[in-house]
Amino acid sequence: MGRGKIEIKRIENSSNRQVTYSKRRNGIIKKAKEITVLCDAKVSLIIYGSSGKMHEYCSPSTTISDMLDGYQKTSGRRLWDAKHENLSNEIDRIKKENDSMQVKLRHLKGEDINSLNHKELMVMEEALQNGLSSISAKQDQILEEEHKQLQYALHQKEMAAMGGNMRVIQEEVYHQRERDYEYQMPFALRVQPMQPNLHERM
Amino acid sequence: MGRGKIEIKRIENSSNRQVTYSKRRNGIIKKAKEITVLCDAKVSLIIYGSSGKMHEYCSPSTTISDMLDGYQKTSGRRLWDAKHENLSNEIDRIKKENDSMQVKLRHLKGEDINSLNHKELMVMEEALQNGLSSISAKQDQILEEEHKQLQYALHQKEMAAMGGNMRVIQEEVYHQRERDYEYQMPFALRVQPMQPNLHERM
DNA sequence: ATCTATTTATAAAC
DNA sequence: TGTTTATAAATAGAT
Repeated sequence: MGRGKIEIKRIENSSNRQVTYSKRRNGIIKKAKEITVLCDAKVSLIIYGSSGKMHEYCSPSTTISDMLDGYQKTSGRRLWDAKHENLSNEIDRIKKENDSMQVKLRHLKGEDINSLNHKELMVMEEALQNGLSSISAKQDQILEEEHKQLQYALHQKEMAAMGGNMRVIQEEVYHQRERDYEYQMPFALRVQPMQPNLHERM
Repeated sequence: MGRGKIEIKRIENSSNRQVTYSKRRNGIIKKAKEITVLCDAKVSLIIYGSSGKMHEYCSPSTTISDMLDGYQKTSGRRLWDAKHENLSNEIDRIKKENDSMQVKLRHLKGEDINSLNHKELMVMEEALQNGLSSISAKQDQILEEEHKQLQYALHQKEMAAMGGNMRVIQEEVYHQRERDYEYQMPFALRVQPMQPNLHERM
């Protein structure tokens, strides 16, 4: 339909092809709109030109998702189940990993250990011993640090008390020292510089 | 385009509507085929008539799935993610659970404990102590059972040795007893009835 | 993009 | 449904 008849075969001239594509694309979309209105039809239309640009039309009464749901039901074909299955498999895999970790954790807490044999118990015992000694060592280290810092603070306070008699100077020095001291303190201790139950542990 | 011009609005006469639908549907599909060939385009077309019957066209070089993948990428819209989002969310949730368990496990093994504060360390220490005592208790229990069973077996053997002198009878009695004995044994011990390093632990 | 000669699609009738 | 046919619509090629 035009000045001359054309054969339905690829238009080799790239510029002509682009022009024809544009005109016909509009034509199809117009037709899709018309049939939607005239005949109560539902149309889902996606067009990609060779440039990679996409155009679409979808009847107003519906969505592409709905159309595709219907498509799957009617055709029996599966559009996205492959992806769906992958996700499901990953969930299964992770859940298993999860379960086995949960069992391990329970075992380490001494729960549900009836099913374990002697060798497994020994392995766990060793692991627990190692963990315990690491943690004890860490705690000792923390306590020692705290202790040193408290001693230092006490020392500073004593020095300040023994120093000048002018209250203002005294305070200034004290606060200056306190700032120096805080600067070296680990962050955790600065938030709560005084452990309320410290005496219980010393 | 026909004997008379028509307005683009719903055709009220149901039979006319059906006829027009059929003709125009064929028209659109023909156009889709043509643009595919003429312009190297990719077209995905799904049409539902009011009767509920579906027709589709998809360019031979592609599939509806491919078109939809492209559609999602290009449009940014999500077609099946409502369904998949649930799965993805679950994966995320489980992965987080997983990670936190992994961290806990590492902590219980005494690894990566520098980030823990004193209170956390104390909680963990207690958990480890509990676990350790549960496991030690279990091991003691197992050892005690083994011990009793060994004593019993020894006793039986001695009795058998003291009994008749006929080697055949002796053996028979011994094996009979052995079977009785095995019947009471826990499964785990039957697999490896003798712990090679048992003397180290007694 | 816009024009227009021509082809194509299709409305109405059968 | 399928065919016919008069006419509307689409569009190829030119501008």
